[in-house]
Amino acid sequence: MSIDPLQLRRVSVFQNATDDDLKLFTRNSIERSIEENEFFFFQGDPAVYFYVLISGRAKLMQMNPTGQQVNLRTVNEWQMFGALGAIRENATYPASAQALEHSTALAIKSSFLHDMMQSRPYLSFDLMKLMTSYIQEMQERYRELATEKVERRIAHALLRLVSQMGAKTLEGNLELNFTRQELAEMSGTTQYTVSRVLSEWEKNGLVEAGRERVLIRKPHEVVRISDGLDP
Amino acid sequence: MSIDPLQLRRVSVFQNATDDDLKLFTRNSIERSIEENEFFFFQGDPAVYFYVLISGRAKLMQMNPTGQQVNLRTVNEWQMFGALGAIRENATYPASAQALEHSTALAIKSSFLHDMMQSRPYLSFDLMKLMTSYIQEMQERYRELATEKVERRIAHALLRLVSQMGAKTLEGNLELNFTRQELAEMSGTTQYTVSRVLSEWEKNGLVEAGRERVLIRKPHEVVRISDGLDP
DNA sequence: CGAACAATTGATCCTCATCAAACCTTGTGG
DNA sequence: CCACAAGGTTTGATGAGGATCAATTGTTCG
Repeated sequence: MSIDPLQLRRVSVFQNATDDDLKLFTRNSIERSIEENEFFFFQGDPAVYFYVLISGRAKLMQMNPTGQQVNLRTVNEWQMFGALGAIRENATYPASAQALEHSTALAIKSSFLHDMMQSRPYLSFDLMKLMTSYIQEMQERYRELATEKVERRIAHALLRLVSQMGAKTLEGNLELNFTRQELAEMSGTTQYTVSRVLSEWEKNGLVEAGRERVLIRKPHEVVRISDGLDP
Repeated sequence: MSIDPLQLRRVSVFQNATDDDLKLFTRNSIERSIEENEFFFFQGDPAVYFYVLISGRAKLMQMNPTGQQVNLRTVNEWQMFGALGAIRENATYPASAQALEHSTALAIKSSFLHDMMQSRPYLSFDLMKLMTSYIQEMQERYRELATEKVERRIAHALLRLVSQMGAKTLEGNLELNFTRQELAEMSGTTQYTVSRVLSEWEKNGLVEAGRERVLIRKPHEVVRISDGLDP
């Protein structure tokens, strides 16, 4: 049960690849299947492989010495992760990657990507575009954390998730499946505060909240909050 | 009064460039001189040029809608800035660049770098390395802001500055020239808190603080604080 | 049904931001 | 060369915003 190489073109970094290149990548990859809560790799491990998520969902996170953790990014299907290690040789992963549900991914040798990029400008280019968007997102989140209050940050985190996952249900409602804890890690706060804020929003009909579930009823209002227009 | 092209090799992205390529870049550049507190460019401007700082010092910053600002990075001589706009076409600068003192920089058309990268893998590669380090630094600072207390963040900000600027005085002391306000912007706090923390450190002989000046007397102790071993 | 896990809610405490006022330092012009 | 202005710094007083702790209630699933 292996992957159709052409599927790989859904990965943003491979969007301009030739069919032959896609086959090359596939041939140089192995499939890894990971159970919920298990790790693809840990922060500090030598970055021998980078990954393309085929199914499931994962999160990239960093922890500080005391074990507190922050969520850097949620990885969805056909997204790449762990690729920063492919740039410098002998690098280590700057973050850990944990499966949020049973997931499978293609593992490709970092050195292989490295070699391919030498002769294929389009690859470097598309990877740079991806890196640019990471930098910009991190800069934005950093500014947010430094200057904005929790409620706005939580609102923004929800909106970011919606745009990254595009998870729509009927009637234009937007549903997300995360625990309060996970949302807290994404907005730099605690599960308690997230819970309080969501309760408040629910009281005002903005969202519907359940176990590992937030349904956004009035997206426009959430945008208003995230833009700070609502106080 | 123009620049010796070979000097350009001090820029990390140009470290592997051929002499001819350096000349090409120089020939396609113009020199811009900027007074203290003036701007090279503003967040949101079309990113037509990227810059290499020749002399002086600048800071990259973002502001939120209410005018509060965060400092993303301090730019020193022979560092590149504003280069993210060279990746995507028709991009805008994601941050503003302000001169901290009278500064001159080489302005090079983003599109020129873009074109050069098509045929010179080393260029893409070195730029990717630089971008990787930005991503990692931002991730680290984000985690810090999300999980660590001010004192540690300030300590870490000082250490980061030292390592970026390598400003040593006699006797192995380390001197930095920033206002409390600037240090605050770099560590996500206020000038008042920075002042209080520095006063406390001074009382314990860790640093010597003056107007727009911090001299680190016991670097090792500052490291201890930034590692959270001290409380 | 019961165990495990997620969410809620109240009570409390603590870190910092904020505001205000005074104090230093540096450079300038009379 | 002094006086003054401008900008940087310090310090105290106050309070808000959340973190933390603890206890309870919900939800899911074997």
